[in-house]
Amino acid sequence: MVTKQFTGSPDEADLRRADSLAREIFSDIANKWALLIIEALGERTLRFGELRNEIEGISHKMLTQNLRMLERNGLVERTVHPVVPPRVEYTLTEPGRALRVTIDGLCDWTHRYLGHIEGSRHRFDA
Amino acid sequence: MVTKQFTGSPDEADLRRADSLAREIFSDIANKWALLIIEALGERTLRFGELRNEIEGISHKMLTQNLRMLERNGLVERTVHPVVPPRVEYTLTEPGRALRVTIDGLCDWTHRYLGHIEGSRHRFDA
DNA sequence: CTGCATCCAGATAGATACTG
DNA sequence: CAGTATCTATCTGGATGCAG
Repeated sequence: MVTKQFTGSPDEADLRRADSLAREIFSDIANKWALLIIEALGERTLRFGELRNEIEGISHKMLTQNLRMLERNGLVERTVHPVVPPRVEYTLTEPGRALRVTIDGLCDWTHRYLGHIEGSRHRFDA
Repeated sequence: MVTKQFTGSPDEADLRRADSLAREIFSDIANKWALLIIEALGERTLRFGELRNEIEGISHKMLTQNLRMLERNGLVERTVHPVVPPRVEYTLTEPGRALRVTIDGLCDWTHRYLGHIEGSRHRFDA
């Protein structure tokens, strides 16, 4: 702590690091596909292909990329069964399930205000 | 209802339309800048420039674009004061404030699992 | 101060082909 | 079936200049 007088205090440095990390995580999960994957998984365990069918419009590549990202952040667990043909299953971890609860809130909000939003759009576009 | 036997029922059609709209709205708000703008506004009324200072790293252009989008969806209200220099204020509408509550949940989640995620990342990257 | 238009570099996502 | 790699078109976002 002898460096405290020259640099910011460790506490401040920690806070800045945490903020930057939080922003990074926020950017990771605040994207359409990640949120839809978490919603689709819910309490279930799904295979890659099942997940692909479940989420309309997602491409093979986007699903792979986002699953890797979610796995890296510890939100989904990936289980490989060593059989042929390969069987890979995905399931939410505890942090993932906790996140899902807040995403449910987002979905509820969307449906509750669907009418408001549609009306507002028409007014704005006029 | 005589057409029911040939096309989907009107109810089903409505559901599909609502789903597609919901997905569209989801794509609109599930992006980093929109969520950060709503968080920054909170219960306050802020000017364009204040908002710009409040949200670290956002560009003039992104702030404008996202504010227009949020205004179009009826989440923020834009008030122009006819003075020079121009004074334009933004504030959350009722739907916007409702959405903010769920975004708060997202922020809470991020901070609660910051440690989990950081650890998981290190393990994954090894 | 706020907003709009333009330009351009980099990111993103889809399509396709190939592997175990 | 699941994953990776490559190519390419499109989109995004930042920088800049100009207008009200």
